[in-house]
Amino acid sequence: MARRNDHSRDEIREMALAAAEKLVSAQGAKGLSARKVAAAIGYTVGTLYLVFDNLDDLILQINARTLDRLHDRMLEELARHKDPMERLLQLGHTYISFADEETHHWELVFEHRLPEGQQPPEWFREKVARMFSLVETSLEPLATTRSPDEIKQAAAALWSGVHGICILAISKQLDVAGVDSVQDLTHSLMSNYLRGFVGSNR
Amino acid sequence: MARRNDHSRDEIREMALAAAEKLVSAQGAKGLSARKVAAAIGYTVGTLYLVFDNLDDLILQINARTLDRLHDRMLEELARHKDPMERLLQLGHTYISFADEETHHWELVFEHRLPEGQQPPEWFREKVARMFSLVETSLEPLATTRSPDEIKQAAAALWSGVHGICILAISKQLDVAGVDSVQDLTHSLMSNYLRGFVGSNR
DNA sequence: ACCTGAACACCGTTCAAGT
DNA sequence: ACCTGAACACCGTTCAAGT
Repeated sequence: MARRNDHSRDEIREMALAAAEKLVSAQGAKGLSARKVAAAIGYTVGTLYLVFDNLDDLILQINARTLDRLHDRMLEELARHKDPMERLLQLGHTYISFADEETHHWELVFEHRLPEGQQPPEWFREKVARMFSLVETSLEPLATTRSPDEIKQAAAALWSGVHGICILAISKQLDVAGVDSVQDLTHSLMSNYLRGFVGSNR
Repeated sequence: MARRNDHSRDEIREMALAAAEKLVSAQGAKGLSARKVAAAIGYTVGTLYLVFDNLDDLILQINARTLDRLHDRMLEELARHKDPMERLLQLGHTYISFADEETHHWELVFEHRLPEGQQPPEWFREKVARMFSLVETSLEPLATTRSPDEIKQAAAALWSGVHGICILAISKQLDVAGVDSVQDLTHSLMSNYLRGFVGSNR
């Protein structure tokens, strides 16, 4: 058998990504395999390799779409609030909520590892950087006395913190630590850090 | 072939764990497989299943040993300092250094996922809880006006933050965010948070 | 030109059968 | 009693050959 031409390259690509996302959201990273994706779209495994370099490439494409959804949510949230402090806090809550709602997708973004020594492509790194920028610009009006470099550092610290809460919450390790509300914890982390950061000059 | 009796059950167990740890530290989680471990110790794959429930069980045992090493390092660090603030800050740096030195082992602890719906056994959760306790008790003398519950929450927030920095640093996502020193970032996170937490009453 | 089918080199896990 | 060897049901990736 061979030659079908039912779908264009782009259509196959889109079908494959949709099928893969369905597998991931239902069963997580372990539930994803090239063979299952191929079966789900009615093509042979070989066909996937005409459209993606390999499974890592496919995963990178899924992750790009996840990061886009997350970024959209954060932008919407920023549009909803005017008070600078409120904006920043809501950004944190949006991040946590997203991780909670799309747990498997969120995990795939941050826990997928490329083969030893390989770096994600530039366009992917850009999507991560964009998220940090959002935090930075939201932080600026709250710390007008600080240098751009200090703000960059603070945004990174703040976002690492929120990210860490997400990770530990998802892997259920915060229950162990006796935390009952993840959103309260996030609020505590952000507001205390900000009080420390804004309130003094060293 | 069959029956060799060269090694006791416990010896096989120890040999397997050592071989597995060697694989992980050299190549990360992806480099680990039951077949490779068996080959490395000169037994058949089947033999591994006489000593471990399955690969997840083997990984849990490796992770337990990693958590023990980390805990030891943290205890040593606490013994080296008297000033409460210094103790807490050094705890953070120790955590980061450990993750930096034993990256693959550290990743295996926090990124290995049990099959959907399965929880780590109680003895494992205990080892994680023990780490949070260390932070809690180090935090206490710095915030004498706070309730035990507030201190618990603060320890969780603080440790989530340090943990988040570790994760992002290991996955190289902090370079993207324009951070040059991970230890500086950790210091900034902890000291600003503590200033906020200690300095005020709400 | 487009896709398949089969191959290759791997997996985790089980268990009847050999010594 | 202890361990093997072979089987089963999966993997990712490649590529000659069919239409």
